[in-house]
Amino acid sequence: MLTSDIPPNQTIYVKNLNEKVKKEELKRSLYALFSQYGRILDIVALKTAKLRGQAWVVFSEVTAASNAVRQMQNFPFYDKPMRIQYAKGKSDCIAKAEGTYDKKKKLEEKAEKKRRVEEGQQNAAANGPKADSNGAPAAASRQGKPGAQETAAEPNNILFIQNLPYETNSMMLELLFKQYPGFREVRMVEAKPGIAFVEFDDDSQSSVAMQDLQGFKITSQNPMAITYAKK
DNA sequence: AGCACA
Repeated sequence: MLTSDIPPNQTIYVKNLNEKVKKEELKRSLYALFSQYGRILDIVALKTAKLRGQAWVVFSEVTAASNAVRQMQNFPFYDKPMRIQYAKGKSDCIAKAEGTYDKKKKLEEKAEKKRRVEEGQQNAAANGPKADSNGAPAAASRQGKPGAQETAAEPNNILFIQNLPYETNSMMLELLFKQYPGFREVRMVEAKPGIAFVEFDDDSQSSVAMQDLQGFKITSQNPMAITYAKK
């Protein structure tokens, strides 16, 4: 199924998340990142073998979810571009709020699922052991640190831009951002390529620019990731 | 890659 075939849902399914990030921190960061699109009712993240690297963010409105899917697509988060889709099903917290949550049905579904897994294991056993993958060591990977700056939840007249191509200079950014009312200035940190701060007169003006330029590519490799700067 | 509700 094409991911675009999944019908809109007020819950988004986020994958390709950095699995080294602790669950609580992950939830906090997701909250900070996505609350710019609307009210978040719940975030579900589990670190089980099957579910690590994924999360569900439940919005109070479908439109908020839609904007998040579009605008945060491939956002570099803990060094990995997030992949965002609509969730396939309804979140429990929504069903509960609607009064359509059925605990008995839920348990049945769980039992059913478990049964199928066991069935699969039976078949696997019957077909004899599979060729064994021989213990290759896990690839070394760098420590999962948050970006140069934590993503900020609250609106700010200053925007924090990440994932810029190395060769970006402040003049290029100025050209892009000065088309929005309230533009003040671009600041880049020489020692830290790939990031920039862009200041506007006020929060609402910075928000407009952020919405519009979110994911904008200066080169095909680099969708820019814009958040409010930390206060 | 992987769609849950600890």
